[in-house]
Amino acid sequence: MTKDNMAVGDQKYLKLWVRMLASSTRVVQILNKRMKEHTPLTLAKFDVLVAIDRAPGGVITMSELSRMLLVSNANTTGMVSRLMKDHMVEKWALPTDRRVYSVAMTSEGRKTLKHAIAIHKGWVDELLGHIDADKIDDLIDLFSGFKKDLATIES
Amino acid sequence: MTKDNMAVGDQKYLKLWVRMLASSTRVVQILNKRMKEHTPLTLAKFDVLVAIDRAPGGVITMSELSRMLLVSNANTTGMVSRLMKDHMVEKWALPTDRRVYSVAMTSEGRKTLKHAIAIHKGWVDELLGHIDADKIDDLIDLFSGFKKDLATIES
DNA sequence: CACATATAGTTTATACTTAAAAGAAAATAT
DNA sequence: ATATTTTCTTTTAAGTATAAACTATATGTG
Repeated sequence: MTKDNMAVGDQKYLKLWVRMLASSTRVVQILNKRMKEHTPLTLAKFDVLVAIDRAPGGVITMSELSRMLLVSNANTTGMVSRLMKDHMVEKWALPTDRRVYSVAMTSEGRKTLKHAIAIHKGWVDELLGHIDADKIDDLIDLFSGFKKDLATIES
Repeated sequence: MTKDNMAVGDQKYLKLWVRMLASSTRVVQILNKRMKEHTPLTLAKFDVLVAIDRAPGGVITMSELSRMLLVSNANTTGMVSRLMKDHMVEKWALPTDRRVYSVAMTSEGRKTLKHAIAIHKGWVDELLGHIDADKIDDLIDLFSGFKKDLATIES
């Protein structure tokens, strides 16, 4: 069945979306609750530290951080402020362009993240473990393509 | 490859999760932005109205609403308050049990929702349209099963 | 140089979300 | 009857998210 011959009343994409959203929402809820219980991080703070960790040299600007995390600059300002208050990251203006800030983890941030990454991976393996392992590679390809398609669509 | 013979360093479930989350986050962002532009609703408010609409007789209690939406009771209180301010829903205590509130849409809420449902479906068809139609049924089954598995897991 | 424009980041106002505590009403147990 | 517990909902405090307005700095153009 292609899009062209799909009946007007066909609800399949909607049905898929509703179930996919419910699944990912639930996984996020569980991961966030466990992260708060087992580390000094929330899931959002964990995501910020992971993005910093993946940046070349472990240093990244506010705007790059926003792009990596798919969030607004305003949100990044808040997240980094709270992480600074937690002593997980530090921030300094670039001497060559004082509008730009570099953000990096503190040693406490790196230590905290190392532990969080390990337990987070375990939870994901547990939560997604019921998905047939044979299908994983296909699904990874599917979502990689999906994400790329979304990039071409007007928000 | 089963879970038993999966190497310790295998990142496949994590990779899948990261891509799946990025995809659904992006779809939510686009749907929310468009919903705010084209209706007096946000995506969260739309979800509340849909849940009320699906309830028998179009009437539902606060707790049932929370369960349907997978959110806390506290959040439902806030959402319903804001929707009342928007004249989209109304709420009244049950005479037989004054702890319990019934929530229903106003005629303005029903009219708004009818339009929103139609355009929302169009957006979902557009955003998910690149997914090979042959795979849709399998994916619906996959996520239905996934959601059921998650229900058996400790949060 | 001066002035316009662009870029990086923050602030403000508002919305959505939760956990924990509190309040109100009903059900249950003496 | 009255005390206790349970149930339903709200309040409070904090975190996460956005758009729009604002500040500061840099760059381009006459």
